[in-house]
Amino acid sequence: MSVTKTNAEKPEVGRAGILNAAASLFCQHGYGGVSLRAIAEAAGIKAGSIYYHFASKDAIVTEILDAGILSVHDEARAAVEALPNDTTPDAIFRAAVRGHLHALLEHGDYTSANVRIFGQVPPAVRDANLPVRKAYEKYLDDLLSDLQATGAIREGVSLSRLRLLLIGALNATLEWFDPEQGGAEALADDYADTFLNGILNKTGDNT
Amino acid sequence: MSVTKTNAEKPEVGRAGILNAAASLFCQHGYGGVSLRAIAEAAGIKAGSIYYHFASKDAIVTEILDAGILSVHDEARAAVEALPNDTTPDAIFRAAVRGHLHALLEHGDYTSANVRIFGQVPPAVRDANLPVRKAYEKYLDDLLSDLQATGAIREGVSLSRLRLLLIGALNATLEWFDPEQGGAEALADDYADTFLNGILNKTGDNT
DNA sequence: GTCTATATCTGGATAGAC
DNA sequence: GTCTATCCAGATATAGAC
Repeated sequence: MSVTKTNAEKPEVGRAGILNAAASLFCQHGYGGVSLRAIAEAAGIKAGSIYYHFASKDAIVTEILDAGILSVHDEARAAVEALPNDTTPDAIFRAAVRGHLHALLEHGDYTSANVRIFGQVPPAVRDANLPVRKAYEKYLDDLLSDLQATGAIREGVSLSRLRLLLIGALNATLEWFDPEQGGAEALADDYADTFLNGILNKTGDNT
Repeated sequence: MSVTKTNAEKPEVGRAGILNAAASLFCQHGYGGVSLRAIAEAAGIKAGSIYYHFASKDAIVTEILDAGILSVHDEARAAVEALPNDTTPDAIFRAAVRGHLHALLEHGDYTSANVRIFGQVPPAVRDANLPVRKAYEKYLDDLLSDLQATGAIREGVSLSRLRLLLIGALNATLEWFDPEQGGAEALADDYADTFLNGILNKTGDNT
């Protein structure tokens, strides 16, 4: 973001290196399973040196949690805003799902770390992450609300529950997703299809 | 429930007390966030005494993880098997969802602990839990496979992905479910409805 | 079956040299 | 900006008294 970072071709040092290493370790081993010594080693420095950049372990975690949510939020919004004006409602829904999953599964450790460790961090750290989370939730709620207002989503569907179902199902893909067996885009389309149309056979050709 | 437990009005002692206390703490604070001292205190004993009942912290965790899966498996199967013979396919699906959610949300800490800490435990502990997990996955796969074979579930639906979507969405309810705002049964019906029918408005009465 | 006491290790965090 | 050295709290686990 700043001018001084534009020419930095080796980001695995200093502040950024610590954050990258920490995010990767956190999503592998959980909050309690990662020591500052482990983070330091992964970043190629010694544990004591971390305190030049961060005041505490929780300061690192706080920054990682925020970056994780911002990443999905940005990517989901970008995917939706890139659509032409005459896009059908179900394609808007599909785009949001694709943006969320892409950020989660292929973009980086920050988003994954957030999903994995949010429930384990100390209350103060969790609270610090809440504003960013709520902002993303509001974005999704507004999007779903628009879709229901235009009649694309059935009246009977509770939007608050739908958002929770959606985020829950999408985030859970993290536990088993394997990029070797089809990319995040194909998965997103498949999931979106299930959410939109359901699984029930409506053609009446039962055996 | 069992004969030997009928006269036990104070279950929070000994082995069972340790397991109950540990399960409750694990689902609140995660694997790394719970010490043997904390477990001992919650169970009303001292840390050293735990080693009379268990060889290690991981031995406790292993037992809790297995019990958690067995609980959902049993409850889902019981809900399905309690149905009359002429039950419609969608009602079978609904019953399985209800059983899973009920065990997860209202039954106990073991199931919740499993969902929350499975990703954080040492590899050896995780591996020990795999057979029980696979058995439940097979049960669900067979159930869904039957439903698709009878024509109730559309041909195009990938059952392995559907199972993952389903379990992911259901388990995620743990993060926000509040029994004060409607029970697990109502939630289960709502979720099952979304899975079965989708969210799209099919009536064509768009504005 | 539970206690106390303790050995041993690892964690986060600090101080000061370079 | 990173190092070494260290403090101290808290962790698992053990040994032996009761």
